[in-house]
Amino acid sequence: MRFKALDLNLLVALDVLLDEQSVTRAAERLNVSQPAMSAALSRLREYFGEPLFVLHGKRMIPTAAALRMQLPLKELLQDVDVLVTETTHFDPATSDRRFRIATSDFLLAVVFPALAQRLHKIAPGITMDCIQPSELTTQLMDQGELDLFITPEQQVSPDHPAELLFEERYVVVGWAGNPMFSGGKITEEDFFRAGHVVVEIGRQARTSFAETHLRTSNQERRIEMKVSSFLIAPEMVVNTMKLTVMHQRLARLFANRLEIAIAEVPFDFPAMREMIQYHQTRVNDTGLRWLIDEIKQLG
Amino acid sequence: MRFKALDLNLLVALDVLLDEQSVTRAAERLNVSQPAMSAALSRLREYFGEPLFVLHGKRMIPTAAALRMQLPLKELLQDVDVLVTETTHFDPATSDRRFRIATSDFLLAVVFPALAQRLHKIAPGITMDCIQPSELTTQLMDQGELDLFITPEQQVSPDHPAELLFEERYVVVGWAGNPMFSGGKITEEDFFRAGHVVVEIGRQARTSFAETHLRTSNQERRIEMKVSSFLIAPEMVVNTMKLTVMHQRLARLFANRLEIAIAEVPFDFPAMREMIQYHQTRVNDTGLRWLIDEIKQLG
DNA sequence: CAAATCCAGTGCTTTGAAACGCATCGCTAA
DNA sequence: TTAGCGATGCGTTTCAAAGCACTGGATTTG
Repeated sequence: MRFKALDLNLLVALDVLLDEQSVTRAAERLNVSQPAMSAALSRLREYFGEPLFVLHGKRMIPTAAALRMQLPLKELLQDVDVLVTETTHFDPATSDRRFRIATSDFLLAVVFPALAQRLHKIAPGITMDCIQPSELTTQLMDQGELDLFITPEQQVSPDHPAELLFEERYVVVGWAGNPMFSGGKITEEDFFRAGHVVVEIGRQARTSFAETHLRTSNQERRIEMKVSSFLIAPEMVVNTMKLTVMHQRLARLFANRLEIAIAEVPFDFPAMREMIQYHQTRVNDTGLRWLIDEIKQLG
Repeated sequence: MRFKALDLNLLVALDVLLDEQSVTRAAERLNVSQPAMSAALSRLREYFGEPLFVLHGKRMIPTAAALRMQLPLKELLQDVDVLVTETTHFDPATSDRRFRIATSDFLLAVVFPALAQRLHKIAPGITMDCIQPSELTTQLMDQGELDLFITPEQQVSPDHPAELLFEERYVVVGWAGNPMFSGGKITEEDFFRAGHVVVEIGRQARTSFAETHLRTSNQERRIEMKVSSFLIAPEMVVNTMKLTVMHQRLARLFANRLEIAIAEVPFDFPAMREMIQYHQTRVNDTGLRWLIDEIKQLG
């Protein structure tokens, strides 16, 4: 029952070895002991009649033959993944699948609590790994290391399918005691006179959708504070005269907890289109489809 | 050390099951007992949460999900094959590889005995499966079921690399007692007056290179006999006035055994270009390269 | 209609590959 | 020198998978 006398499972060992270039770390990643991993490597060596890795100082240097396999092997395992997850019958109630999702803390705050609650009921076995989007996200997506990428339309990768999750309007948020908000709305003049709190994520100064848009407008604002999370910004305006522009849903969420006032943006401001994106090869992944639809229902 | 909790070796079982649509036959093909195969199937079922095959009378009917996997799975295993044989270090002295070769009995007779002899010395573990070329050969090649296809230039598949093995001239062969050959050569007039033995292989009347060429010439011959093997034709001319056009090397081989005379074709006749062809994905297969070079040396 | 066949699935036992823990050795780099 | 890492040895353990014998359903045959 072997394929050409090769235990195909050894290929996953080889893949991880090529990634880690270390027997010990590969062993850790696969949850086996170091000797077990070493044995797997020696089986691979025997099969291929090739050292595959040579010890050089503390590093395991892959041989040319091993390196040649790296990419095709990754693709191969990716293909297996696709083949297998596509046909695996997905039953939310019993599945113990782990989804890896890249999403902003804005979404984490406004839709994921409800999602978690719902999944707890209808899919208790399912777990989610949420990571912050960064410059590497698209790369992760390409490698199939990511199941879902939820992001404003501007950031979607052109190589993968994307669907509209929802449209989100922006509002101006300030302290409830700020006289600017006395009429229930604020003026454009007030807006640009006030100090602002803006959100910038990551070292690369990935500005949020709202920021990007505001900067392209010709008016100048005084940015008094930059924070790295959408969830912090509203905290910063309380008891000050500062303003911040944020997602309407998030503002409403905080309205219950903080002494904040909400007003419409006093000039034309586009809505943000939040997209949900998945790997191109996962079109037929029923489990993923299910999750997307769940998220959409809550979006 | 598993890939997503799946024993990858089960995929080969699934592949064979899809091919055979029978647990028993699949078991035979993989040299395991029928219950072992049945157990493998049930493991697959459990993993996919899918029946995969349903028993209907005596047949195992694959479900839609199983059918969807058939092709991708085949391709996948083909990829594994390529990946693995490319990097497997090939040592003729110890290799026990089996090569599958499609070639005419002409070549079998003139180069393979010497090849077999040589391999016996330098590569005792290697075995060769030689099959007759037919309409299905190209298909076999496409599916990667064939390592080498040796054939006249006219029959090579455009989809795969082909290299020139040798050029082969044709000669006229007749009985040694045939007066036509008295001068060491025969005349064009004699040639067309005589009765001929021609070779046609397969039911589809796949004519040999020489036949195809002769037919396009405007002169008529009297075909007194058709045989299905290049090796039989010379036998048929002995003690008769019949002629046959055949490969020079083969004629020389038979000259030692039969009472035959050899003469040049008494008119312009092109040489045949014998090509050796292998699957496009096997360009880097060192073992195959080695065998090709061995054959070329003897060609 | 009964008998014979065929074939997938099941229960039980056996086995063997591989993992583990632990120790050790040899090597290299800091 | 010390620390880190890979390979190796050894006895133990484990558990998946194989084999064998059998069941039961369905089809074909006499």
